[in-house]
Amino acid sequence: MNQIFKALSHPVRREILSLLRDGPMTSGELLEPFDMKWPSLTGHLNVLKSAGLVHAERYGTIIRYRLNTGAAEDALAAIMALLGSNSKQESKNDN
Amino acid sequence: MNQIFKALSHPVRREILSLLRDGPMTSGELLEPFDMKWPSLTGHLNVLKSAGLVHAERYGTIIRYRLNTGAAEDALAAIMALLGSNSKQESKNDN
DNA sequence: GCTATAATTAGTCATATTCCTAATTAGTGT
DNA sequence: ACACTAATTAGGAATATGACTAATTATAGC
Repeated sequence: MNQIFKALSHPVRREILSLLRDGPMTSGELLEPFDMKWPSLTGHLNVLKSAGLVHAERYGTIIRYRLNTGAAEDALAAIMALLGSNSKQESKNDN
Repeated sequence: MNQIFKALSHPVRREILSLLRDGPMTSGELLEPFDMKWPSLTGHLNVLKSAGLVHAERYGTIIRYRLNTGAAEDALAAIMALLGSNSKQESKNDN
């Protein structure tokens, strides 16, 4: 869970996930919108992969990255737990 | 948003938020469950405060920390946006 | 085997995070 | 003013992060 939030804490990585929302993309395609060199992107992709947020598949010479929504759902659940897990929390008991 | 996810990326800080879910606590009370010195806790509390996840109020010599659910809801919305949120991303009731 | 393309790993450096100890601030009471 | 308690800020060291250049791997085609 730690890794998931850490992965989400960098704007480039959130942008990558946002791009992948519209479908899988190769490393090269993902590189274009960003102003960084390829190894930096690879680093971010590795962080996302370690966190389970993306999944990589090789097709010949290219590698395609796909969003893994399951891990993101875990983060969602964690935040919802912090919020009281429902839309309202009235847990202001005596203290 | 960056700061919120960064704040959530440390287990101690998520635990602090979890503790505050049951009601506001002082810095001293928050210190007890953790195996760290006071300045470290203060550091974590400052990170949470900067992210807007907690709010501090001084009552005499003590300072009471309160969970601010609004910021957490922002993080929730951000993750839901990444997920594509099934069909919509503005609902807080529907789940 | 050689070359070209796609992408990664290795290594380095600057900056950020996270912990600690020591010193300081803020408020209450004498 | 002085002491006591609650909590913070200051400063420093170890580790993690994020960027780069250069070298390497992986695959396809000739």
